[in-house]
Amino acid sequence: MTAVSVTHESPSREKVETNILMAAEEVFSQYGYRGASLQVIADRAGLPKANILYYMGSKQALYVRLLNRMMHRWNKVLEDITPESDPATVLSDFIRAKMVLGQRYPEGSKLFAAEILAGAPFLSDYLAGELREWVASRAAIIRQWSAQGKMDTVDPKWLIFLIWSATQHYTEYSAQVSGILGRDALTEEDVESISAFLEHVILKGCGITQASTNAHLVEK
Amino acid sequence: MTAVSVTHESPSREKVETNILMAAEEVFSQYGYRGASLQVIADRAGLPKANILYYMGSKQALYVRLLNRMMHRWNKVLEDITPESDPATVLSDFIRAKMVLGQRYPEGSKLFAAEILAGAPFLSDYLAGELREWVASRAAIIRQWSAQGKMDTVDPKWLIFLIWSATQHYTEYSAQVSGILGRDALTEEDVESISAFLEHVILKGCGITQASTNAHLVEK
DNA sequence: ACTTATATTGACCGATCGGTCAGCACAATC
DNA sequence: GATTGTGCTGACCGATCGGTCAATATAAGT
Repeated sequence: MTAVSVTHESPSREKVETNILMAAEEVFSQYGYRGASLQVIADRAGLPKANILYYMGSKQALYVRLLNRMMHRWNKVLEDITPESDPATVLSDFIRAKMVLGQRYPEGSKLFAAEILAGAPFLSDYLAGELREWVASRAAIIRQWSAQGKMDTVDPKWLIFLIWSATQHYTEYSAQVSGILGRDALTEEDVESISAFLEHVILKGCGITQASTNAHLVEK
Repeated sequence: MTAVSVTHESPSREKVETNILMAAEEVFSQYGYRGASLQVIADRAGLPKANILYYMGSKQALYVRLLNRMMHRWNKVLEDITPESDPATVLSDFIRAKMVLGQRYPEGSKLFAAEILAGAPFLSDYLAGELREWVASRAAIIRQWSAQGKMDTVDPKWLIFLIWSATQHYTEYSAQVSGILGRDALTEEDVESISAFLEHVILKGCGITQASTNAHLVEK
């Protein structure tokens, strides 16, 4: 029974798997679930196609595994944001966390975007469940801030969507952004400049006096 | 020679073509270029597959035709925005025009998004050419406004991208938005509420005193 | 009525799709 | 050294891919 013997996961297996996952994330993020082919993934991973199936079981299993991995990264960022403090720090943290997330995992973010574009066939439960609750709880906090006069009265959902979209844009539309900027990729200075801009506009636009406390995130 | 005889486009042909284009736009927008199949398009159009090829020539020709159609719609909206007036009206018009565009042509917008996600293989020239110029010319105007003290000094490109992304979000991420809102689609009230919110936050965030002139766009 | 151009489509092509499987390589166990 | 279990992969499967083509139907021109 293999269920009993631990066989403590040969170290090579993990390497092979992450190799496959990396290749698959690139391909799926570009072409979506249906547009991606196992052959292309295999080629990019430098393995025969049958090997992909051997490790991942099926195209769908590989895809949902990638989706889950990305959602965990995403959740980790979300739970790091403590809603205790003032609006300025919370929103500022949220903006910068999402910018970093997109820069750190560009393929994963695009994968997510392609899934949503296709109508979220694999994520509809997550969207209507976990994520919806997260939005609702955050919306309640924002509403409190408005009631306390800490910020303008705005629809919290639109605000959350605004931050989401404005940050997401630079990873999903990287082809458009670099096409227009005439640059291959965003530099670190770009990212910092964009983050500061979004911080400025969104906080000020919501009537939040920007606290100097967000300096704790800026390096120099 | 058919080149000489005009044969003034039989009326049925036009109907068939728009029927195919509609079906194709739906399928391409969901699955992207590679993920879409002519068979699915044909089924949705209620025609045999060979008929699609007869009218459109090839999958690629059909796809680029859809892209061009969407870009023309898009350009029409852009050129309607006259940069003569004050920042408040121009930005407000831009926000609302983009919201309307996304609501009017949701499939076309998603098609565009899928193309960019895939790395813009068919649109790289357009992005680095026409669109880049458009952004540059608008950026120059915004920079003037800043110099004249009409608004805060912000990077105009980030501002344009912000408006772009914030509006686009509600069409491309409609699956996510409706999943979170628990509604099938946005109502007219939603769209008006979102537009007003974006107007409020972005104008205020850029230090623009919101002119009452934007009332000309609000019906009641 | 006869010709001619166009519209329509079933049948088919080679290529590729996701997935299966038998068989080989290789190390560990007995 | 024979046995066993796992890693690995070439060969193959039916289905579907984009695209071609011959045949037929329909309409237009003469």
